[in-house]
Amino acid sequence: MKLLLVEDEVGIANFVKQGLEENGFTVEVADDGSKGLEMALARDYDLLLLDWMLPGMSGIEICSNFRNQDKDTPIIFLTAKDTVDETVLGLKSGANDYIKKPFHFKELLERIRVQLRQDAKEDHKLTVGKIVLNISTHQVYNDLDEVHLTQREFELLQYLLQHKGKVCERTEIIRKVWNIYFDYDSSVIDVYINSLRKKLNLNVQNNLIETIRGVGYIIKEPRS
Amino acid sequence: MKLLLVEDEVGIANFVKQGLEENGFTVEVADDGSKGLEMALARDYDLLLLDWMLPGMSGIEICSNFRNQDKDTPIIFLTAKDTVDETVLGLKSGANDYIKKPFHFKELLERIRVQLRQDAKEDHKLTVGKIVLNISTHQVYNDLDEVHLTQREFELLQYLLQHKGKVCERTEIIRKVWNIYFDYDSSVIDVYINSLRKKLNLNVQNNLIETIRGVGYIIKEPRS
DNA sequence: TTTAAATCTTAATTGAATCTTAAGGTATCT
DNA sequence: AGATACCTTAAGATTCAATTAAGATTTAAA
Repeated sequence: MKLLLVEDEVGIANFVKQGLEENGFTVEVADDGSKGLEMALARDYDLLLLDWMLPGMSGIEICSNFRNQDKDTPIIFLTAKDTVDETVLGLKSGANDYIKKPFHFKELLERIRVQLRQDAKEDHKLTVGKIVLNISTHQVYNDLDEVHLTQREFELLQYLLQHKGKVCERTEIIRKVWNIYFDYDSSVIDVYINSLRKKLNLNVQNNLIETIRGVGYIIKEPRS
Repeated sequence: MKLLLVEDEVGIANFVKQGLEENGFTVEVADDGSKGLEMALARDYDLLLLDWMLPGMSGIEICSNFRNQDKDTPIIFLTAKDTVDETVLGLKSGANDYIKKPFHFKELLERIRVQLRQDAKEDHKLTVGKIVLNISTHQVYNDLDEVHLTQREFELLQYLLQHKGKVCERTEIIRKVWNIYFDYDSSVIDVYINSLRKKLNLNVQNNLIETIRGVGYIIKEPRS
């Protein structure tokens, strides 16, 4: 999750940036209004945090300008302007929330999470190398090419990806993917691994799905 | 726009209700927690306003219970519980905003508008490719031709479009479009998908409604 | 209220996609 | 080398979705 913080007071900027990074966010900072707008438009942030009073261009201007470009990235104001009328103005300009300084970091964090909640649900993606498996769209891409997988193939790949870097034993695979809970001797798994490798264009050099003889399979990030 | 206000203090309830009605909203009031949850689940409100401390069931319980039913109606807390931890708890339980008493009516109004803004945008028209579905006029166009759909057909298409780009599982479809919440084995969905495809002139080359065997259907933008 | 039309649902058939089995070939370990 | 485990292929079995038509239900009209 990548956020843009537009804030000119260095102390506050550092405080917020550090706190958010400790909570797993990536934070970029702009200390000037027009630079902030430029960055917001150029890159794909998941959320914008705006101060109101800024050199170059006010937070309000950034916000309405941004919204006029039909962008719907969530925006939260973080400002010392604390009157009701200012709050209303901030929200009217297109912001999703408005937090008054001084604020408590925990509340800021939670309000950010509220805004990101929608996004988070939607895109469930698993990846390895150039392969992307999207659970919600049920699509699989190998680099830029869409790969059509059958249901079983999809579930098998999903299982392997959910355990990326860990060995998946055959008995576990047959349980979790095939729902077979008794002893079972068959080569179904082999057949499906084979067809995955074919469809994903995996060969010996480039074989993300490794065989662990006597145990099962493992999918792991290719070393760069 | 119809709102549900769950609030046991008559004075506040009346004040909020009256103020919102003057601004064009329809407001129903529940003065008891469990009754509030019941109403929220039974009817289709556009937004819920919850007090925290209530007879019968707390606002927090209403909120998390409601969200557990997979409902995504916006929720705003309106409460005297004003510590940071309480705010965080309220937001974590699934609320979209949290307003502390005493509050200014103008700010409440604007924060309600913020929550309804998304709906307003999305609700009007849904499109995919050259197909346009207009919820308010209940019309569907394929390019320039108006297509007559029956109620069920319309709702099914609407559901698919509201989840454009995401897989819609058969069980979800039967729940959300047919309101059937128990196990159900029938081919109604197939029949309706079939008639949609016919009426919208979708064929194999040009099939916006894709079948995901064993799972459901997905409608997605044709690649350019 | 009765009748007709439109809409919704069920059921049965067909056809295709997908899954599994099985058998012969290949690699790997001792 | 021999044994074991895995790979590969293709055919047969199975499941699931598309399609159609007929019966049930709702809605609108007479």
